[in-house]
Amino acid sequence: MTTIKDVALRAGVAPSTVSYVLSGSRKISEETRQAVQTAIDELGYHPRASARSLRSTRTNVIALALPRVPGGYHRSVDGRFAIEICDAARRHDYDVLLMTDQHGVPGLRRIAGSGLADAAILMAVELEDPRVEAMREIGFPTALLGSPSGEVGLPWTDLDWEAAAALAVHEAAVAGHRRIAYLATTEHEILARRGYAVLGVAGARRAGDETGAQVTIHDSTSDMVRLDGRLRSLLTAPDAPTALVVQHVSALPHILAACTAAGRRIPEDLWVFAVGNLPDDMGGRELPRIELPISELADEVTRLAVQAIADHATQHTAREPAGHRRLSPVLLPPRAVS
Amino acid sequence: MTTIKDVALRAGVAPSTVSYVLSGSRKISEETRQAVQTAIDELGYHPRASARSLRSTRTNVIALALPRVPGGYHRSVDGRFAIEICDAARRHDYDVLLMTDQHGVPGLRRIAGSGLADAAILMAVELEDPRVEAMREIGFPTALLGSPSGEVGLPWTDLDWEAAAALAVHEAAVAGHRRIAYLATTEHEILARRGYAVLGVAGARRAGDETGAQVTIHDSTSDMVRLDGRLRSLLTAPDAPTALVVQHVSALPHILAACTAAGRRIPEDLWVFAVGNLPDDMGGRELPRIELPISELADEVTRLAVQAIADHATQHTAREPAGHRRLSPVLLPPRAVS
DNA sequence: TCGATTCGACGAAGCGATTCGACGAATCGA
DNA sequence: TCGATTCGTCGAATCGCTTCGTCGAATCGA
Repeated sequence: MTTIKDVALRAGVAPSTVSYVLSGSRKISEETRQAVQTAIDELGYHPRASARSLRSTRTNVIALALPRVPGGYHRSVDGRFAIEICDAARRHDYDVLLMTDQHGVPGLRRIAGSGLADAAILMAVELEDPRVEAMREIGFPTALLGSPSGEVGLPWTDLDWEAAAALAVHEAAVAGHRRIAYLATTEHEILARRGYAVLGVAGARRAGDETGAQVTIHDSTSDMVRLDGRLRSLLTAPDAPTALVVQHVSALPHILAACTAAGRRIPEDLWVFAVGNLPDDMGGRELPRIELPISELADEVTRLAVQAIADHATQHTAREPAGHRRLSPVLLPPRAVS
Repeated sequence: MTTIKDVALRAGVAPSTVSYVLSGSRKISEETRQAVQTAIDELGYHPRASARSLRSTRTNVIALALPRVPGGYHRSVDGRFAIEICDAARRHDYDVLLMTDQHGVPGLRRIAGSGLADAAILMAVELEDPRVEAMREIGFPTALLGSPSGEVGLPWTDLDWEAAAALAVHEAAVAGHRRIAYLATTEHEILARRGYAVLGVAGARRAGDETGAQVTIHDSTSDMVRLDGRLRSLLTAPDAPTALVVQHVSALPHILAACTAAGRRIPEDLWVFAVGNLPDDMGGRELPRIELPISELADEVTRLAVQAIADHATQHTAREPAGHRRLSPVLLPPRAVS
């Protein structure tokens, strides 16, 4: 196990000099810098993370709270987010500590208390999310992925779902449709007050008013038999819609099949637009849509977390209370893809 | 920031006594144990992880190397594994540090060198995987998820894919079928020598010999148009199979649709069996299948990692070279579900 | 040429835990 | 009653690094 002393010995300098070479926080002559660097490379030296963070009270680790959906059901998008956040964090020289919601607030408290991480990122934040208030109370730097309701005092980012749904409906109107059906997310998600679910419906409603088109809003369901039923009655009604905007994207293969079964060719007879990412097995079929900007969101939430760490650090140094950096949410604008 | 000194002060004991209460490594009178515990609870004390691991050279962290599939494509099962491993690790009192393959072997070397983790778990290990030899050379405790080829000197676990494919074919034979088609994973995966892909084909072939049935093996493809073509020619051939065993499960919705389009009712006209987990959007439809035992595998690979840490620790204490604990792979047996 | 300034490197203190040896007090056997 | 154990607790050293104050040597201005 090579230590900073070994490096210093081999380079013929003091340990502190090695440290300064590593951190760059003091001026070092090019000559000794070279000597130290050579010793480091030859020994394959890596500073011990525990010693470093014991002394500096920074771990360069961000904790990521992954949602653990009850019932073993799992949204594949969460894994993508985790990966992208991990890479984004590395770009800021941070590592990522994974934790599932299994352990909830006590788990977060444990991480914060034991100094395992410098900040937390909470994924899949809901409108009313108990974790948010908990983190603010703990006073641990935290960034949120998802839309909380109201002024929460923590930085957050999300796709602007209200604008996304509205944009989707507007696209339908622009394409010339006057009878538009908006198939929202599942009832379950709407009842659970997930931000994307509630905001999506609101956006669709607003766009309905704005366009003057006849926009009907329908909750979806994860029960495919009932979903089929709803689609059938929707499509066989006398004033059936000519455009369908689908926010419940994971059911798209099923929905398209049902529409086809009802005698609609897509997009000739029924124009379909997706609000969200297409599932993996669309079989090469494309749809006009608004994609979830996963890597942008990951970048942004990581940036917010790193920012929160910096703010937290300066808050203790600064004279005035400060801390009133603007915490305006970072809502990413939707972009349509076709 | 409360430290062990604060706790000691409040409980009226020495810091070392507090430490012994926490670790239980020395006898403490019930009376003082109580006093210390009370002080801990009242102060909400958490030992500082960095100080602890600086002294003890154990971090209680396991690094998890998540595969980052090129092209942004993403297997949702990986996220499930990450979650399950995270929970399993917590049960052993370990946290999980996430790293993507983005940073590959150098990334692993960094984690090992800087003492950020006590062990690594490598996910999605392939038959010939450069990471395996690297980890053995580094001498870092490591457990593998996936089947490497040959004797690798590192503990690993996986579903017994060869047995799984064979079992699937046997099930078809038992159900009375004499013409069985085995739709393997994609050509791409087979060429990349992924364990599950190669072993699956081998198992199907073996079962073909054993049952005496006519088993034809077909590579799949992620190009759904070409896949449709292959299925059509398969089903319209004069001696079309009456049973279809599918290992390329993510394409199942598409495959079923193609079979239906070819005039087959399932399972009356065509008996279909899946080797692997059904995708999310099967629309409530069930199939007989062999499920990937995700949580069992997660438990097992975590156990192996914890074991590897223990072995590594005793190796330095033990007199004789030892270290020759049996590293027999833990192959989980397939189980059919219907 | 000499005191003042700058530059670059050094030494030592300390972060917060663990752990080993030591040490009174209580208990024991003869 | 007295030396030998046992029991429960304490004190001090230590892990590897960062950081602040210090201190020669080199540079500079007059």
